[in-house]
Formats: sequence, structure tokens, C-alpha cells
Amino acid sequence: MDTIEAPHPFCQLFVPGALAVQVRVHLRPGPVISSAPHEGANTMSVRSEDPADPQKAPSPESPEELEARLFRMRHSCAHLLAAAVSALWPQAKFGVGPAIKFGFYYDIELETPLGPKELDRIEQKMRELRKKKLPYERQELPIDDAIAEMARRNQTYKVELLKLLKDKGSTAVAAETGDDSVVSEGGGAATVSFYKTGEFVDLCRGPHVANSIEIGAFKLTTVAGAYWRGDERNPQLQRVYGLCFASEDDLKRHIELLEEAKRRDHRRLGVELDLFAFSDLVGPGLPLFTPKGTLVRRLLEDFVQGLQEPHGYTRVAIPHLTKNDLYKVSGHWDKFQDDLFHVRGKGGEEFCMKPMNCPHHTQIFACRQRSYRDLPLRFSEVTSVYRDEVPGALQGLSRVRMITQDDAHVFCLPEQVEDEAMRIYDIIDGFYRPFGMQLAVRLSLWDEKKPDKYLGTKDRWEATQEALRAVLRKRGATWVEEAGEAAFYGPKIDFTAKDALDRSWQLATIQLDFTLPERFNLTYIAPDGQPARPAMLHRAILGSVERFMAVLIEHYAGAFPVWLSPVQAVVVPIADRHNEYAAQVVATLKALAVKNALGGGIRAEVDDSRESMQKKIRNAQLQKIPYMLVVGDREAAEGQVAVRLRSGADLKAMPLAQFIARITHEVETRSDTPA
RNA sequence: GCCACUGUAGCUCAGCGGUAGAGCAGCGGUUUCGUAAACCGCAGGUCCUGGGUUCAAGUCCCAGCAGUGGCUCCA
Repeated sequence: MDTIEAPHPFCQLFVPGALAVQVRVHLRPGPVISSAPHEGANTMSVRSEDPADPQKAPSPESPEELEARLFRMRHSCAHLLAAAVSALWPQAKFGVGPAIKFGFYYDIELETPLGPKELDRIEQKMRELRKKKLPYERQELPIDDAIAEMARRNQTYKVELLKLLKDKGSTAVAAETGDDSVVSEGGGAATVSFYKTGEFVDLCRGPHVANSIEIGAFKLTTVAGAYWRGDERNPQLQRVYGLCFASEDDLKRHIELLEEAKRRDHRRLGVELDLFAFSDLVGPGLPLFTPKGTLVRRLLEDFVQGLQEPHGYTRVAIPHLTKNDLYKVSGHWDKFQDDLFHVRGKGGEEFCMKPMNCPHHTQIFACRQRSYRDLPLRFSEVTSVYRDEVPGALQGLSRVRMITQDDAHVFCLPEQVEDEAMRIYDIIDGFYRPFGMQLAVRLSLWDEKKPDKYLGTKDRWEATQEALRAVLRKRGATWVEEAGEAAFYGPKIDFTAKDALDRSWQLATIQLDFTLPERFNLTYIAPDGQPARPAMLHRAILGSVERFMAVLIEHYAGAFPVWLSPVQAVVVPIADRHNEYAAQVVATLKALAVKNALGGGIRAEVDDSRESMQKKIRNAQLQKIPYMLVVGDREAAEGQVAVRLRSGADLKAMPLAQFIARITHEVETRSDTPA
């Protein structure tokens, strides 16, 4: 598994009303730097399987080579940062400092809290050092000498890494630290390499630029706390993040992309488009959905319900409170009781707000005797669960305390599992198709090194994981597998999407579970008259409705396709005397019977405010309303509307009937935004 | 929960020891307009909350609350 995300020249950007596209960040070859295999010490003794190995690069201009060069530059920039910090604060201790997508970071232990002022100072120092044309000198040391040297320099974290390297070899260290920058020669760890930049010496695999002057444009961005080796029991270091690109232009372009990402941030658009709000009195992580936001939710829920109906799903309803006993039996209690909202009844009974629905659904299964003839049973509902997330984790609609799920549980014969998973996959495909969203597929496996985090035997886990793998293969899917991401009761197929700031969020999920049926002793009567154990599938299509809304708002930058737009058309009368005709147009649109519209026809409004026509158009534009229908004397006389799209395109006047045919078709087919 | 930063009008922000400001939005009036901002006027603020320093605190200090970016977590 890769432990460092190699930098790559692409930045994903969503464009409104279109398939997600990849926008190329322009990378120019830039100044010639040490990329040739025969050049300088900095590329010496690089292992041939190293992804950054220049020997593997087919040509100096290839994208792979550009990537490798950027990666090297970013990595060297991290060292430059450390060198600068070291010069300013000689007592600083260093953790790990890898290259990451778009830049680098370095973890530093230092008494002085690093704020913006300090970042400025550090950045200035970095520029100073860069200009000194410091060579990046590689040297190799026997590991015991290395430990002694780092101990002499009081670099306790480096000593810790070296000792781990010595004992375990590099792979284990890389996996644990997320840093791949240390090298062991061969399987053991007899020798390690160092890089010297000015006075600063760092344990590092390399490769690096030959000279600091080869580092392109960089900018320190932020500082954050990060636990040493990712473990919250360890001390927290200060992690300084920076951007690094080949040229000033590239850096500037990237900063502009970040600004664009901010503009499409759902938290900002949610306020501007009046979709949802937060209230200090209600509390953090508890979004309030306005009429417009609620309409979008209802449309999404309606869509998914319609898709699953042909697959035999039936609706159920459960209370949002339960006795704790339910979760004690399910096995959740031990693991999650601290993350539940607890409620006390009058008589002192202990309840909690439900953090999930599966245990309740098992009780619907169990409420009467089931026959193999009844299976599969597919219980579904759109309902909320409540989780007491740590405050620092909350984030707009992406991470909330009341999560609305389009949840369902399928109880079936073990031999029906694959077919049911395929049906769920069908629903997911059908649902996501109109959005043109790029979803990544992940098979979430258990972590066999931590079996106590999970219920069930190793054999059971391996078998269920293989069952999901079979589904993915049959589907022709491309997926990644990740250990430790499974639910405690079983493996999952997870579908994730990225938000405007490039953070991944889980949306749809298919989870296989042989554990809960056992814990709740669920049985059906098999053909032989004996009780048998059903299998259970958990699934969600949108995942969390709130999170899905967040991703969707950013995906479309707020410009929803017509079928999802809270207001689909604004009629703009040119002067007051056209208000009456405008009202007629709206009445006609609203009276239509349109599929996928939740009743009420086309959602149209008159803008009869006392503004100029231009201002009304601007207002509709800012609200990202797909259609503006301008009506003046000519349109009123001829029963027409002058159609303008939010793209700015003017479709000119057309008979109202023609517009109706157009918009109705778009809504009913859930087609994407008009161009 | 941890680290850093931020909190001034509905929104975006300026002011950074000495009488609270702008643009947009809102309200009132004038204008009735052909595809992204007509004009004039009015109103609007315990400067997040609570303590402290000071003759004087949006402004400095402390604590809390909330938000932002990370870390940890994410059934």
C-alpha cells in the first residue's frame, strides 16, 4: 500500500452541470535539474523499484518524469523547511517530512507555537537558504553510527525511527509513520542514508534535487497539530504544510484553484442559496434545512425510493430512542457507548438515541417466525441516527451529529447474498448515473492484526471478504482494498466521492454481515423444517443525506440540474404591465403534471419586485436558477416566453408550449443542466 | 478531544487603546426599463460571551462558546 500520495499534475475540479473533469495544472519542464540518471550524488544508490527512480523514466519530458521531478522538489522543499526551522530554532526536533500532493509538510517539536508570523519568518529563511545554492549531499552510514549521530544531535524522533528501522526494516516503519523517506538497504537495515542541506542533516531515502536553487516556487500555508506516528497517545507535533510547484505561475494557478474550491464550498453556497442553516441555540453539527434545501432532499429521497421499489424493498419505521439493551446485545455498546447520546426516562430507565438502525431492523425480522419462503426480506427507511461526534470532527453537512440515512437491511439465505448485493449495486448505479459524479470504489477489509476490534472468526472474515470481491469482479469494477476500514461486524464495499477541497467522503455502502444475525439469534425455518441462520446485508445509497447534499452542492457548484433545482424557472416581467401575463405563465407551469417533480408541476416564480429587468436577471443568475423567462409586450401578445439560461445563453422567444416540452423532458429524464 | 487561526450590521469585510464604518441585502420614495447591479433617502451593531488590565477596551490579557484548517475519530 502506498503510504505517500505521490504528487500528480492533475487537480480534479467539478464543473457545474457536467461530468466531473480533470483540469490539468500546467506543468512546464522548467529549469533543467538533476533528473538524468548519471548525474550527481543525489541519485546514487536509489533502488530501481523506487517510483521516483529516474532510470525508469522513459524520457525527460514524460508526465512520469515531470511528476518525479516535482516529487523530488517537494521533498527537498520539506528539507529546506526543516533547515530553516533548525536555523531559527536550533532546539527543534524533527519528526517526518514527506512530499505530498501539491507540496510537503514537516512535523516539528518546538516549544514556540508556530503561527502566521513564524511561518513568514520561516518562509523568508527558506528563500534565503535556497538562494545560497546549498547542495543536497547524500551520505550513507552504518545504522548504529546513524543512531549515535542523531542522538548526539538530540533528534529523539529520528533515533526512534532508526531503532525501528533496525529492528523491523523500513516497510514497517513506513507503514506506521506514513513516511516513506527512510531507506534500508536490502531486507535488514545495515546502512541508512542521510542528506545534508547546509547545516541540516536528515535521515532520508531521497532522492533530492542536487541543489537548493532547483527548488521551484513554494509557499507555507498552514500549521496543524499532528500526533507523532499518528497515535493520539503520542506527543503532538506541529505540522507545517507548504505548497511547492515548479514555477511561480504554477503556484499561482494552484492558489487560484483553491480559491475556486472555496467558492464552491457547500457551507458558503448553502447560505447563499438558502438551502440550510445552523443555529447556535440548536447546536453544532445540527443543520436546519430550509424549504429549498428540504425540497432537494425530498427529490433525492424520492429518486432512490423509486429505484429500489422494483427490487422488492418495503418500508418500515422505528423509534429513534431505544433501551440500551438493544446495543448491548448487538455488540455496539462496548465499542460505542461513549459516542451515543444518552437519555434517561422518568423511572430512571436508560435509553439512548439510536446511532444506527440495523439492530432495530433485526427485531422486525425477529417479531414473527420466518420461513425460507419469506426470504429475502428487504426493510428500508429514510431515517436519522444520532452520534456524538468529537467536536473537532464536525464539518458543515459533511460531518454532522444527526445523520439521515436511506438505510436498508436485507435478510436472506446465504446463497442469496451475491444476488442481493448485485441488486444493490444496480440501485447505486442507477442513482449515481444522472449526476455524472466520479465515485471511487473501496473494498473495506478488517485488520487482521487487530482482531479484537471485530466480531467473528478469521475464517468468517475471509469468506465474507471473498464474497464481496466476487461481486466486484462480476461487476467489472475497479477498486482498491483497504485493511482496517471494515465495520466491526463485517466487510464493506464503500463508494466515496471527493469534495471541493479534495477531501474524500463515503457515500454509498454495501455491507455484509453474518455477525448480527448470530448475536440476535435470528432464524428462519429451512426446507428441512429446522431453524437456520439468515445472512444480512446493510446498505445505503446516498449514505448520509446531509453528506450527499454537501457533495452534490459542490459537485454542481450550487447550479443544480433542472430536476433538482428548488426554483426551476423565474418569470421576469419587463414592466409592471406584464405582471399579469407572467402570473399566467407561472400558473400554467405549476399546473403541469410532471414526472419526478413531487407534484406541483414546474417550480416557477414571478419576479414582480420593483427592480429593473436587468437586476431581476442578475438576481436569478446569482440564485443559479436554470431558466429565466423574460416576458414583455411581444411575448404577452403572442403567448411566448423569451428563454435565457443561467449560462447566459439567450434562446430567444419561443411559444410557451415549446418551453414546456423542453423543460418537462429535462425534468422527467433527469437530464443534466442545459448548456 | 488535541494543535493553530478566526469571531465587528442579514452577507462580505475595514477599523487594532480615545465618539462604531463601507459595499451588498432590507425598508420608504422616485423610475416601468429587452437579457448579470436605475436613482434618492432611511433604518440597522451588548463589536461572540464572561472576567481582567487601563483614566479609557472591537482593539491588550485570561476563560468559555462557535467557526475554519489539520491530527485523532468516523458503527
